Parts: sequence; structure tokens; C-alpha cells
Amino acid sequence: MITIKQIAEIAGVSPSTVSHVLNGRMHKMSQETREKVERTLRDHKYISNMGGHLLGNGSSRIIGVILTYARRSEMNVARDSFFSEIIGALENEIRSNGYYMMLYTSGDVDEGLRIAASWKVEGLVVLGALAHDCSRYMEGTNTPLVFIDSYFYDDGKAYVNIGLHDKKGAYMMTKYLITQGHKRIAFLADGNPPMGVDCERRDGFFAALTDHGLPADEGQYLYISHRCAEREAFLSTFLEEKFRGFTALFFASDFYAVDSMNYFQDHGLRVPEHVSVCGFDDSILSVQCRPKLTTVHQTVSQKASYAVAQLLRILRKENIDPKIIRLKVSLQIRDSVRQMESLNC
Amino acid sequence: MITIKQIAEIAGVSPSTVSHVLNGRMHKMSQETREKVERTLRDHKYISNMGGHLLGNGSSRIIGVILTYARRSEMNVARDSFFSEIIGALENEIRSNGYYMMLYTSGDVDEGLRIAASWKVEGLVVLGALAHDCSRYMEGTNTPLVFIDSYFYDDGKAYVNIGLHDKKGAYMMTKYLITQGHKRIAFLADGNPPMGVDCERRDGFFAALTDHGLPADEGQYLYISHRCAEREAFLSTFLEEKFRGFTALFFASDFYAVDSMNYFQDHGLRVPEHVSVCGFDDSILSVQCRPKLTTVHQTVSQKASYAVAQLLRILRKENIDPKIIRLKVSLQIRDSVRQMESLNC
DNA sequence: GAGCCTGAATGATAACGATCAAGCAAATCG
DNA sequence: CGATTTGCTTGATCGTTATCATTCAGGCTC
Repeated sequence: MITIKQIAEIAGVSPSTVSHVLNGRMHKMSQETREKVERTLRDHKYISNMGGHLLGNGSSRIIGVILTYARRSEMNVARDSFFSEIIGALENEIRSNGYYMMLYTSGDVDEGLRIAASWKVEGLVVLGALAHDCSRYMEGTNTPLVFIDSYFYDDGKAYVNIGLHDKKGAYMMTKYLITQGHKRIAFLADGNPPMGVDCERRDGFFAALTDHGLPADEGQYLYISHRCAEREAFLSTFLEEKFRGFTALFFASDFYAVDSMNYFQDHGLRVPEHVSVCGFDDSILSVQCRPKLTTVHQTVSQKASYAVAQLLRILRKENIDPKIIRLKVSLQIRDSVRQMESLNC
Repeated sequence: MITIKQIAEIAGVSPSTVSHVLNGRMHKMSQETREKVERTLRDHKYISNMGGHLLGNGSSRIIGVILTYARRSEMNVARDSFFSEIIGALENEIRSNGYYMMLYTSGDVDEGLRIAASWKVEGLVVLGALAHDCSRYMEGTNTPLVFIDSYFYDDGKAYVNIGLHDKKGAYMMTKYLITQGHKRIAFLADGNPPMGVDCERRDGFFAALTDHGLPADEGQYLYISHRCAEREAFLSTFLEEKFRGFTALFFASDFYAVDSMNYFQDHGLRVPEHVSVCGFDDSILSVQCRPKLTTVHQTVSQKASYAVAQLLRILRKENIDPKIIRLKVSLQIRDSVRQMESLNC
């Protein structure tokens, strides 16, 4: 493995000149010398040693990605396509900006941050449930953090966040359900109370109900467990109760929507004839199920590129405003919602 | 950020003593000194600087993961649950063995290997289509490589590989189809000719046909494109041709099986009444579709742990035999294969 | 008991590869 | 001719590890 020193010797210059060329620090340097050095670097296939680089100026060019969905055990969220899509997109974004990606997946934020410190990671993208913990731990450091889909409410600090217009999305979907003639609509999420994005989505749901003159009471928020057995028990009684009179079920995420839709259909009911179902995310699942799921579309890769872009902006000391970016969502209408006859009355 | 030198000063020892404590070297040392240093390290929350470490002894403790599925463009393989599951499992395995994971996803193996060299990555796990390229590029280096699901045939070298008993799995499934009374069975994969695991699976398919006295001809291998439009065109004519007389379709992967099953059902046919379908992988999709898919089960996380285990064994200079590990598969019988009446004749 | 040896515990020092501030010639300018 | 600019080099530095040296206590030998 050839080093800067060797390159320097071969090219007949000093190591620092080589370093200057490498770092594009063209601070007064003859065309001739530069080209000579560049040629030598190329000819000898110089590959930088990041250890030396890191020690030399303290910058690692590593961006860490901390993923903490894992906590929602049982359901093995890792199998979710959102995870893979965002990881892939993040890596692409990071690499194409000349950075390296170190991945950390675990419930132990503490360890993740220790690793980040060890490697002098320049910035972190944090996804998932433990974001709150993260912000607490990071108070000592000045490593910039960008969160994806983690909303912090009542604490004064403004964290950089990339999310969706979750509330608006849920509002749009609810409004759509209403225009289709639905009057008794339920919102189902797997938090009790809901957390993170689900909160926003629920708020949008209730806001739409209220705005359209429909009664909005607590009973319309239903908790759907992430544990299979509990979920099934719930769906079973829910079925017996004839959906408690709800004609449309708005799930906070596609996964649960599809899972439930399958359950209903396995038990002799038909979607959307007997009950309308819709989701949120527009994951690939929503076109792989039948009926195809009406859902709220988001562009996952966009989250990744915005997150990395914001991080780089912070690293370049550019000012970042607004700190909270919300990406567009749109209705993706498919086949799982029925138009109520009562519409014509 | 506190350094070894500072710790040494505080503890009243030399930096090298601290280093010795940190590395748990059997460098003789009094219990007393060791404890004193350990206490100081803990009290001051010492976090190692991997830059210095890397430069000091050349070991980064980084394991790189190169993922090259991305090439199969259009279909956006990143959305596949296999990707996420294996990445998650790999990270877990790597971290819990005291290593760090650097991820690289792209079609450009060259760049990936350059990054690996730059960071003095200690080992690489390579997944996907470009494995072959990788092996070629790596001839100069001695960074150990472990491949997942990449079989190399006619080149003499023995690469370390973690895979499945793909052939056996396909054999078992085919045999199952035969025992269910199917005589005209097709095998569908997205390579022409098939590549990697699909080759093995096809071989298993044909072997089973032959072993059970059924005719096995080339016409039974069907190419199914990874491009949506082409795939749909194929399925459309395939339908018109009444499946060319095939009563069972064995897809090389769940994704295509489910996709096709949906297509058939969308066009008025029923699975398994009109045609039986089965897949390979037992991805989460196979229980999210209807009918639930009969498929060959694999335990994805096992691949990850074996891959990392083999890599660590190489790093510890232990001998690794066999170089090619194949993990168990099993039949996962669900609802997409029908028993033929002709069985009773 | 002086001299010598041994081995255990610890320290001094030189890498490792790159960066960067400061410095120094040579060329150019006013 | 002194001052400035240009073009490149010197040398210190980053945090850690490895190698070897040193110290010192204690036992052995004669």
C-alpha cells in the first residue's frame, strides 16, 4: 500500500505538496507540479489511508446511521421494506457526497453514540423510536444529528428533522373517506398513546372529522398491538362487534392495514364491500395485497436525500432553516375503499 | 475527548501501561496498577480514538458489507425484505463481536474495494450479483472475503461462501409438487440463463423431475423478466396459452410468485384451482398474500451469523473447513398448491 | 555478604500516515 | 534594492501501539 511519502519521493516533491494536491488546496502551486503529482498518484494507484487522515485533521468523513426500530421486537421490523429502502437511499446519498456510512442497529443508543465518538463520526442520521434518548445523550457532544420521522414536542430545542406532512396526509385521507360517504371512521395505530408520526397522523384524522362536522371522540382511536397474538385477539372481537359500526378503518401504516384486511377476508368478510380499509406509507405491500390498498403516498428516498443534505449543510456551517422539513404526501387511491350508497340520499 | 496520555497522567502511569490495560494483553502487570488504570478509564469515560488505533497497529475492526443487488434496476430490489433482514442481521452479528459495520451499496465494485482499502477494512461480506467481479478485483489484496449466495463454478479457487441447500430445496419442492399429482411443472426465474442461486434451484428442479420419471426438457425453464412491463406481457400471453399445459409453476423467488399469482387472480383465474404456484425464500410476503404461498423456507439471519462467524475465523487465522457452507431449508406448505384429482387414477 | 542472574512490572521511544501552520528560498514587483 | 508574492518544504502534531529498555526486588552462587 503506497503512502503519501512514497508518492512524494517518486514525484520528487515533499509529502505536504502531495497532501495539498490531494486536498485540492491549490493555494499557489504550479500547474506543472500539480500535474506531475496527480500523474504519480494515478500511476501508482494511491489509496488514502483514512487512519492517517483521521488522526491528521480529525475528520473521518463518516456519517453514522442509527436505527432503532429494532425495539418493536416480535414483529421483526427489519423485514419492513421501509427499512431497506431508506438504508439503501441513505447509503447512496452519503457515498455520492464523498462520505462513508457506518451503520448501527440496536436498542442501545448509548453504545451507538460511543461508537460514533470513537470514530469521530461527523454526523448522525437517527431513525426510529429512540430518537428522544438520542437527543438526551447528545447534549455533551457537538456532533450534528438529523432525525427522520421523529417529532419532538414540548422541549424547547429545535432538532433538525425530516418528516412528512403527516398531519396533512391523514387529513386528506380522512377527507377522502368522508367524501366517499363514510361517517363512522376509526383510526388505528400501534401506540397507546400513539407516538411519533402516528400522533401527527391521528391529529390530522381528528382535525378532518371536526372540520367536516363529524363527531370526533376518543373511541375512534383504536389501539392495534404490534404483537401478532394480541392483534389477532383484537381483530377477532372487533369482527364480532361488527366493527363497532365503523364503515372505514384508517390504519396508521400499511403493514397493519394489510394484515387486518387479510384477517377480515380470511374470516369471510370482503373489503371494501363490508368494510373499507386504508393505510399510510404506500409501501410495496400496498400493491401486493388484494384489494390493492388505498393509502397515503410518501417518497422514502426523498427523506434520505433531504436528511443527508441537511447534515452536509450543517457540516459546511451553512445555516439551515427551516430546521423541520416536511415532505409532500399525496393520496394513492386504489381499491380498498368503497363509496357508500348513502352518498346519494 | 480524553486521551490515553491524559489517562496515564491522571493514573500516574505511562501511556503504554494504559494501552496494555486496554488491550488486555498478557503483558504482566500488577493487579493494583491494572485496577487503578481501569478505574481512571471508567471515571473519565475514556473513549478510544479509532484513528489513532488504526494508525497505531493497522487494524480498523471494520467489517465492510458490499451489496450489489442494486443493479437489477427498475424493480428497486432495495424494497425487498431480504435486503433489510440480512443487513440488520449482519450489523447485529458484526457489532456483537466487537466490530464495526461499514455499508456500501452500488454497482461499482471498484469503488467499494477502494473504500475498503482506505479504511483498512478487515474483512468483507459480499452479497449479490457482482460477487464475481469482486473476486477478480480482490486478487491483489489479502482482505478476506465471504460471499453470501454466490456460487462460483469453474474457477479453481475456493471462495468462502454461505448459501443454502438451494438445489435440495428446489428438489424437495418439486418432489412435493409431483406427489401432489402434478406432471407438467414449470420453473420460472429472472435470468436467461439463470444466475447464482437460481441456477442451483433450477438444477434441483430438473433433478427431481428426472428422478421421478418425468420428462425434463428445456421448455420447462421459463424466463420471467425483472421489468414490470415485460413481465406483464409475458404473463398475459402465458395466460392466453392456458399456461402451456403446466399445472404448477415453481418460481425461483417469492417476489415473482406473488406478483404472478396476483396477476392471474386479477384476470379471473384462481390459485390454486386453476394453476398451482409456489415460491422460494419464505419471505414475509408469502404470508401476506392470498392464498398464502407454499414456498421453501430459509432462515435469513442464519446466513448473516454464519458469514460473520466465518470471517472472524479467518481473521483469527483459524482454519475454515468447509469453505462452502450450505444452510438447511425446509418446505413451508401453505395454500397455493392444489392436489390434482388425477392422483387417484 | 558481595556479585550475579532472573523475571516481573513498567517506561521511553519510535513508528504509523496524513495534515497544516510556519518558514524559506526564488521570482517578481514597485 | 527592499518588499511582496509565489511555490514548495520543514517539522510538529494527532492518539495509539509495538518494541525494546530499564528498574528493581529477590534469590542464587561462591
